[in-house]
Amino acid sequence: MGEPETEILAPDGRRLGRRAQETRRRLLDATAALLESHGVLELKVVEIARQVGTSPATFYQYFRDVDEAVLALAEEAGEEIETVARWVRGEWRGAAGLVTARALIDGFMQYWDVHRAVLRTRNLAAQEGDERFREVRVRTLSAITDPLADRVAQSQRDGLVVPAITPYAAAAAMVAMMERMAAFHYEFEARGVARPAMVETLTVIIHQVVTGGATD
Amino acid sequence: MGEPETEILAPDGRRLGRRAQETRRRLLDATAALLESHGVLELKVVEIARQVGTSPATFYQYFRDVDEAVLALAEEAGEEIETVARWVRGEWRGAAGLVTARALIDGFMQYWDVHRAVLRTRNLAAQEGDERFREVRVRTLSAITDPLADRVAQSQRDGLVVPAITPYAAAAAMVAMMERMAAFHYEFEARGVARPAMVETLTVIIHQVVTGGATD
DNA sequence: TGTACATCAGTGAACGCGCGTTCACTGATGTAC
DNA sequence: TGTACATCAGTGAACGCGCGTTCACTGATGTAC
Repeated sequence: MGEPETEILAPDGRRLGRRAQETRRRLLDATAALLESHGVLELKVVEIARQVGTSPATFYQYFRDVDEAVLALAEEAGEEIETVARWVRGEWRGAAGLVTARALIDGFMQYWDVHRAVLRTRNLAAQEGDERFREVRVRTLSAITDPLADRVAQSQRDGLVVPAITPYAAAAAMVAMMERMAAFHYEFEARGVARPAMVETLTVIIHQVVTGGATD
Repeated sequence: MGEPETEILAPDGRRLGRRAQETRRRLLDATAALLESHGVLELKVVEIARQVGTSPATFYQYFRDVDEAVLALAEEAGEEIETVARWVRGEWRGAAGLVTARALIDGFMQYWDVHRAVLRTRNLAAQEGDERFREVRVRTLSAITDPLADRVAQSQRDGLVVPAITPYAAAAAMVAMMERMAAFHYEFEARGVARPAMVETLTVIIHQVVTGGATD
């Protein structure tokens, strides 16, 4: 008895049969692909339809507009963050802490590598004030920020982290750092900072902030 | 004898007289204002012209297209980063280090508050692969990243920072963190993290990463 | 297993709108004498 | 100081294009008996 998935409906409220669901999927995949290759500024309904080899009219059977398709992609990407988030709930004490931090960063960067274009677009829309995108973003990232803040708070109670730090702010800062590094790591690689060096540096920093840096 | 400023020319190479320079300025200001109020996705030549109370034809006397105007704004914002960058070159040793870190973060956030929309748009274009925007971004941020990396390297030589850290990567990480926090701080404030708490937390983190955390 | 019918899914073609862009022109400003 | 002329700056109006969106229709699929 799994959770009953919230069923996906057409904009007019009709249910989708098998074939329709496949078409919807192809439209979403094409949207993601175009976001990668040409960016949001060039994203057009007509283009998405063309990519799938269908008519623009088909698009409107599944989405009210382009935003709605992108939002659906952002939701999907959001669900996958769980595979990254579970590292946060791992062991942070002692030497294992570094291993956990490293896995978290590596996972986060892989996650971004897969969903780069969608996440970037989601973040833009969120920054430009679209409530729906803001909400997915906060909800998704809180899967990491919240438990991470808990760890910081715990370390603080254990006297390992100075009181000047606000746990939630520190967690948000770490996520901010990871997001930005994940988004721009090609830039650094082009400037001669190899990915392993970057991961290692971030590992030490996060470990330090979350646990105070002790490994014994 | 000041530096001879690189003169701004019209797209066709003509020089600009006084009146023309004023018009160009008004067009740029309108572009920035529209970026704030409606975002890149809604930014149109016609709209900019309308805002200034002029005809679209006028716009083309100064810019080849909208991108070129936004790029000019990004350049301008880039020049102003110097007021933030000078903090990085300040005193990091001893108790003064915390003061320096705090000033840096505060300055960085103010800088973003002023140029929010332009910087966001610059970063989007950079991420989507536009070389010109990439270049301004890297050049601008290096005014902070480079000297900051130097400080980290120095601390490392002094044995205050562990060797596992790559100075440039650490500096980039700190800038990444600041950029992201500056971009999204309203979000945190909405979630109950007051700005001073955020600044203080970032201060401690940056100070720790750059100096190893010693204050004596 | 076959057939008739109901529903689902996809589409061709068209409309209108708004935008980017240009050109030939007018008006404003500067300057030489 | 005044005038004539050269250059600079701004614009009205128009064109064409590509996109968003819709509608009436066709074709595909599922199902009842």
